[in-house]
Amino acid sequence: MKELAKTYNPKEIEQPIYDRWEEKKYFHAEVDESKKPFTIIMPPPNITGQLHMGHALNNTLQDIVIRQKRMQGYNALWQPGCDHASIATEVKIIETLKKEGIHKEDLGREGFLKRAWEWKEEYGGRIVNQLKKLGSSADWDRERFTMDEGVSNAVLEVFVKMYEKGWIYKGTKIINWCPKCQTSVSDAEVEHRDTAGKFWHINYPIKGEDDFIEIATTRPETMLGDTAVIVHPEDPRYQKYIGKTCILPLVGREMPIIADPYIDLEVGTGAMKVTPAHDPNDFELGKRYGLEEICVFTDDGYINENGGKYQGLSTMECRDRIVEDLEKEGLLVKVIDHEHSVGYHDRCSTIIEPMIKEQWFVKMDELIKPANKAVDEGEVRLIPARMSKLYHNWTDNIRDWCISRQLWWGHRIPAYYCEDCGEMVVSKTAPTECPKCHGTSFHQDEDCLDTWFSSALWPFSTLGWPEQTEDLKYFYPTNLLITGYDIIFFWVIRMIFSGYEQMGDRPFDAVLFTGLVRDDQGRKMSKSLGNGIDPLEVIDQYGADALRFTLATGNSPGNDMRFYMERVESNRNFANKIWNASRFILMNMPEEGIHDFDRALLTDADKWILSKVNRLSKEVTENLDKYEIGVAADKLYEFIWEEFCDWYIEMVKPRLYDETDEGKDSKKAALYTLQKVLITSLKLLHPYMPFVTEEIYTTIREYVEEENPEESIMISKWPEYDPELEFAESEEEIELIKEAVRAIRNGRTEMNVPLGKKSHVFVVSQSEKIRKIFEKGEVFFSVLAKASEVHVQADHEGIKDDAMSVSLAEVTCYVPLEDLIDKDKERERLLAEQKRLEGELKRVDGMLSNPNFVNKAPEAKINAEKEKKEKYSRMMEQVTAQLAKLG
RNA sequence: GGUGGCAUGGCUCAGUCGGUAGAGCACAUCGUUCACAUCGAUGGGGUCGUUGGUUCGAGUCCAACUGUCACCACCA
Repeated sequence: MKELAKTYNPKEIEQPIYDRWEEKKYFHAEVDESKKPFTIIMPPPNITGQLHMGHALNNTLQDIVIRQKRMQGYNALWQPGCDHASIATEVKIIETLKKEGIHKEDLGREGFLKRAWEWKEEYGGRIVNQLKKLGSSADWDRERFTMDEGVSNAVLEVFVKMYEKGWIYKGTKIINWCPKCQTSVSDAEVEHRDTAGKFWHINYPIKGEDDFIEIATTRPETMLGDTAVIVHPEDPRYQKYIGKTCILPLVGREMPIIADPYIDLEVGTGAMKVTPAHDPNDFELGKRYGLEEICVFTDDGYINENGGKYQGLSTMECRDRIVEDLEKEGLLVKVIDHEHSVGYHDRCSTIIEPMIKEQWFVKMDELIKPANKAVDEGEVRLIPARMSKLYHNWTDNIRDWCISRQLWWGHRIPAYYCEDCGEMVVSKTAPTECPKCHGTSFHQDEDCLDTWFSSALWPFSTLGWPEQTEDLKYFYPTNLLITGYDIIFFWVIRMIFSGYEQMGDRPFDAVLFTGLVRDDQGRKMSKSLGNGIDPLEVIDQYGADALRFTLATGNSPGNDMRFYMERVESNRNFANKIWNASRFILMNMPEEGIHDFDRALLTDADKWILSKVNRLSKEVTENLDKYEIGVAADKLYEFIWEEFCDWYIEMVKPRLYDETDEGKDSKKAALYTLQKVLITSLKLLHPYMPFVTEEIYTTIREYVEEENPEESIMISKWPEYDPELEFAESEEEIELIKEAVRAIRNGRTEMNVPLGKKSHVFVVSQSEKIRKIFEKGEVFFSVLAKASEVHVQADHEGIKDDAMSVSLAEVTCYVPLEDLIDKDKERERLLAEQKRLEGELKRVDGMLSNPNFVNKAPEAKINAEKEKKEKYSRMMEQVTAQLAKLG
């Protein structure tokens, strides 16, 4: 006889099971036209990454969906891979080099890249192994990397295509510059934070007059690059200055005073200095009025040669010096505290400096149109639906995407410049001859592409695009993407427009958004706070199944969740519960197992639980089809623990221990039902708790009734609703018995009857049908309700007046407690029940006597209320009668 | 400044089509020979943020307000 270990120990079972799955290639998907594909594209974790709770959450959800689909018979592909994470990795490698005293320039581009690849080989696989610990059934044979040859080829293809179409262009514009990373970054990478600052009010002298115009600035150091002052055309205060010239203090530059309605009369002094080279708005104004653009900063954040005597100072030092100097000259009017929004680089928290530079851009206005339409028309469904508002928030205000980065680790821009004439050629491979001067030597553009440029192509580049592969034809468009709402701008939108542009079709049917995993105090888990919980430690302590179940429940899509260890623990207990229930079933299983069972032998209790698990299969399937992962999990938990373990297994025990001949069939039916319900539950639960369900399944499979059960639960058939297993009548009957049992237990506890004390139970009903139900259910009724003997009867023969009584609609149970009865207490209890029923009746009567309700409510609802009225009235009668008997 | 989420028992959260509010944890009482104390039985605890509206009927739909957390934004 096969056995399960006495205690559930996730640590012992998980690794061997995972190894076996991998060995058997269960995760692998191949094109198979006889099956329908179901594809999930994994958000590629950064190679620099360590598994954190966010990964654990979205990979758990992906695995749940893909496992279920696989069991349902889909050709399920979960396409994994890693992202080169251009800037994140480059920063990390620079740090490592720094410890060795090496600067990136010392190595040169080639040397640096060699180091980067070495680093990737060493650490790149780490997160994949961590994902495996979680139980992820991704097709690792298909693992891709964003800098693989294939994916890189897709990147070049897109770049060249889009360039030729005119949608990628090189231009000189004001961009976000990180002085620390020394690269441009996109709008999406700038994090705006409210920062305490000051307003410096400065007098700019009017040329040739003994007068000043007062401007206010939050950044005095930028005045070195000022080239104009602007006022509102209708501002009465400044009418006299319009068209005149003022002198830039400390510098002496003459600047026009221009009128433009852009100015807000309320802000600052109503007069604004214009610094076209260092402010996006000023840049626009500068273009409009043809102002000179004077860049005063170096790339690493110091004042350059245009800053005159301030050259070489850092921006902050410069600010202090300028304020000091202005004060000396009597031009500083006042300083006011002022909170304003400052842009920081999301990677390194350095203040972003707007700079004018030549960069590569993606033109967005046309590209975004099909992507917008797709979401509006539901061709790409966002879950929850409100995310489409967030989506449009971005797409409606989109600006061209700056895609060039002054980095080395990434896809180098395929633009080549002729050494002789400077002509630029954009091409997948280095040109051999200049189309203009026929020169033959070229140098490639130094810049790399934004890391998200390659991520945007992920849904098709991983499937072989631009080659028209079988994989691509079969698996694209993919079915689902599961990711955090925090990267909707970085990634989701860009995948959608890239899908339409390159493939002419959506990249996926739906996007399921997860929220953030926070700590138990609701704080974001972060390295700096040190409040992060390592998923691997949780797995080590409680098992991957417990962690997965915790992450799959207790929240709804798109909402943040708090992570509590207590929840993991209770879910570990849930796994333990299933383990022990299975152990119990296995202990009672005959050596030869259960085969060729005749369903005619089933009792009502068996039919009840079979009917319930059958409907559970239906509901769980429906919920999962709608990606209602948490709802389905709650139903499974409730069913397995309450209905199956606490009720059915307890009900069935007397039958299992019955060794008499007449009990044989009943025992067999019980065993059949136990294994059937267990197997069905295990299968339904498998996507959530793959390890424990597999361990139990493989142990028990040879005893099950099913013919040729699969060798692993993960490739077994998903339970389907079976109309033949719908037993409405049995369900009603058992639910009635449960209700009676609960009422008796409740009464006994309230009367302080010790649990060990058994007692006679009289079940009285006028209805023959109901008496039959209780007669049939006598065996387990006696166990559950602690009855020494059960008497089912139509009259009150043998029942003393002072017996404890509990009334349901058509049945009353009497428990004679003899010396244990406390008459006053029983009276009190009955009076309380009477009061409760009074309330119920009042409510029902209120509804039924309201003509509006009776006329307008649906008939089914009215009937339900009428039935309730009937039921409560009967209960009331019986409680009242019993009170009279008590005296 | 704009937009959005959230507000439900002590805590954390569910709540699908509008039809008398659910779970887990915590708490209280009782219980351990026979799957499980990582357990079982029973119980207490909620005017569903406020105010209006729609409706026979609102936690659920609408509006406003309050609190809170996000996101977006070029106001010097």
